[in-house]
Amino acid sequence: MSNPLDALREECLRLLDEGLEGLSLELESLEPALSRPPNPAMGDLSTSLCFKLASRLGRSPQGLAEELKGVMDPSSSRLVASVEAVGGYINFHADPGEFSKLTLETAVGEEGDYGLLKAERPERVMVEHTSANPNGPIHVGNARNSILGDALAKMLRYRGHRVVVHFYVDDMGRQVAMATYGWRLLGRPEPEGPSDLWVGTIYASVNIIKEVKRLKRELEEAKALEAYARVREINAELSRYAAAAQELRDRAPGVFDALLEALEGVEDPDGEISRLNAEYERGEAEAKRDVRRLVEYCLSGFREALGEIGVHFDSWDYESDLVWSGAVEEVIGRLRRTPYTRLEGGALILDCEAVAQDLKLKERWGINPRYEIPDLVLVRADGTTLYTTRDIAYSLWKFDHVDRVINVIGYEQSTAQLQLRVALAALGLVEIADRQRHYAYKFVTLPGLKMSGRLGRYVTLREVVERAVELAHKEVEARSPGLSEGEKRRIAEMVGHGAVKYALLSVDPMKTVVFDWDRVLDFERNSAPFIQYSHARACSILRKAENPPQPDYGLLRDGKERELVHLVASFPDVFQEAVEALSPQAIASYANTLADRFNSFYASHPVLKAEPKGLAGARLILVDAVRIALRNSLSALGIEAPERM
RNA sequence: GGGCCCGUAGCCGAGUGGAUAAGGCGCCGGCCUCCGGAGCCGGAGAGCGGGGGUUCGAGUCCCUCCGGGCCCGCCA
Repeated sequence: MSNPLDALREECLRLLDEGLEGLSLELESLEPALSRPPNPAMGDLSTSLCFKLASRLGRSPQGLAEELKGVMDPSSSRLVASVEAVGGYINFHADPGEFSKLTLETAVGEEGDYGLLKAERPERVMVEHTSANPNGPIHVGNARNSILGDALAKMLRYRGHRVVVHFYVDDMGRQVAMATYGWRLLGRPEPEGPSDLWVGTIYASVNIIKEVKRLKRELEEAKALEAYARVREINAELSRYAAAAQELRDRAPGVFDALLEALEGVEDPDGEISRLNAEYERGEAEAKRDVRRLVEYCLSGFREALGEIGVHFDSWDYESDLVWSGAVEEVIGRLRRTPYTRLEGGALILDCEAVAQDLKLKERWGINPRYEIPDLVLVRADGTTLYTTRDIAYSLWKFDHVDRVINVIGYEQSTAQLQLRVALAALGLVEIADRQRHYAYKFVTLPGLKMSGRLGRYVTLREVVERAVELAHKEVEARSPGLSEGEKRRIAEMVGHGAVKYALLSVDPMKTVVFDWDRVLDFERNSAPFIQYSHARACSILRKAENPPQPDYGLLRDGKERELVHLVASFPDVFQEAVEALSPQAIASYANTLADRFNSFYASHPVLKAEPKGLAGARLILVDAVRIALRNSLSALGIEAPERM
């Protein structure tokens, strides 16, 4: 696999080197970086190195640039046609014929591999993503996690790494026990409808019923005390719960009311839930059977909803297995033997700040020295473990299998993720901690109300995908009535899934997203359908080219053509940098720009009917190369590119 | 109280210190005898939350203030 822009870059650098030598100038530590000038007419590559050199030598940038230009000999280069000195910059213009030929023939020759440059040293990488609690459906909030994680995994895989994708099943938390408890009260029924949504309904119902009970007790107390402000507060909260309860009733008639009835006579539901949770942690048979069964219902719903959009996992790792296997206990033992733990009221505490100080972790990881890393409770006074403690054992297990770990986890868990790395460092595994990355993203919120698992209120991934595919289907129906129903269906899925994925991938993960139906269902510019449409148009032209004439690359002299060539040539750079920076967004943005420029070219430049024939031939290959760059960039994000739509 | 993140036109948003700050939505005006109008062309609209600083050069780096969010649980 090769990088045409790199070939051009090398020739420019060679010319620069020779030029500097010609002027007997030393670069010393300066790296002559080449970048793209802001305006394509200014050339293909440029360098601002004269500014740095000038201030060092006490001379003017433009004077230096001109002098350098004077001693460079572009005629000695095949790819570089000319050099200019403009305002202190040195601009290199590629030879249109040679550079187009190199770029387009590389792209067309490498086809599905084009641009997807392989890493020099492939690594074994684990991407842990989604890991949603198994007590409710995948909604647009955790879907951001899934879609980011999946894109990262695919990008890394295309980069040549050996990637495994894992889902951490958080089955030891109280919420799962709560859902299981409700399921038992219902008489252990089989799921109806999407099973993760169904589990979510049970969980939210139990939660609401419990909360309402508690609030009603508080209401009586407040009334007795004549605390009217408090009474109003409680009433407001009760009406919120009533609204949520009604939503649940509408969604799954029967479930809420059956649970309401079943919980009527229960004295202490929280006690029962805690007991179930404790039994499960101890691995008692009945608790194990029931919790695992319920969790499995939920996970099968996850598998189905995510599988629908092409997101798959290599492994589902149960938190409980780490506890039962003794791995968690072992880690605690090892931490206990370090000087950093202490007992406090019966609980075992890790002094993260002390670890960080001793091992200089803040300097190492670029953390503000004023920030004091909070203590981490490893074991509760009652002897049970906590989430982060179990996660330490999980991390150790991960590094038995891979060299590098990427955890796609919400930003709000930053402290816990940091403490986790500190704990690894405390165990003497600083290098491992270095290679564990918290890939943080911010939450997706709903415009009016907040999504809430506890209230069973969310926009599920299923409904979003369903509506997007439905809308895409209508569009395909209208535009390509001649296709078979199967083809239409298949295309509608590519388009609908692409739209949903792109909407979440094209925004910086660290920005909060307010979920917006219009945005996801907008198939116009700046969307996957827009990019896919350009791809389909390119395919359409290529389909119609019967016997392509011999290309004359030298005829690709127009600005739009040259920009397209440059964009195609940039794809390997874009891909490589996006993977290094773990930035799917960079690829999304590239694909959109390429599609945009291609459409503009398409509107004003005939391809099949271009004259002379050599131009038609060259444009056809340009179209093919654009098609390849569009498809490969979408592939890297996990989005498919239909040939018709 | 401490720490982290975000703040770019009416709205959504891109922008690894470099040359005139992308796009999109919405708005105004054009384009279907011509390779797919999910499209194209043109127009109005911001100097990047405020203020300092570093630099030849700052939306990008530093300080400070303001607004919004998050974290500092023997929750996950």
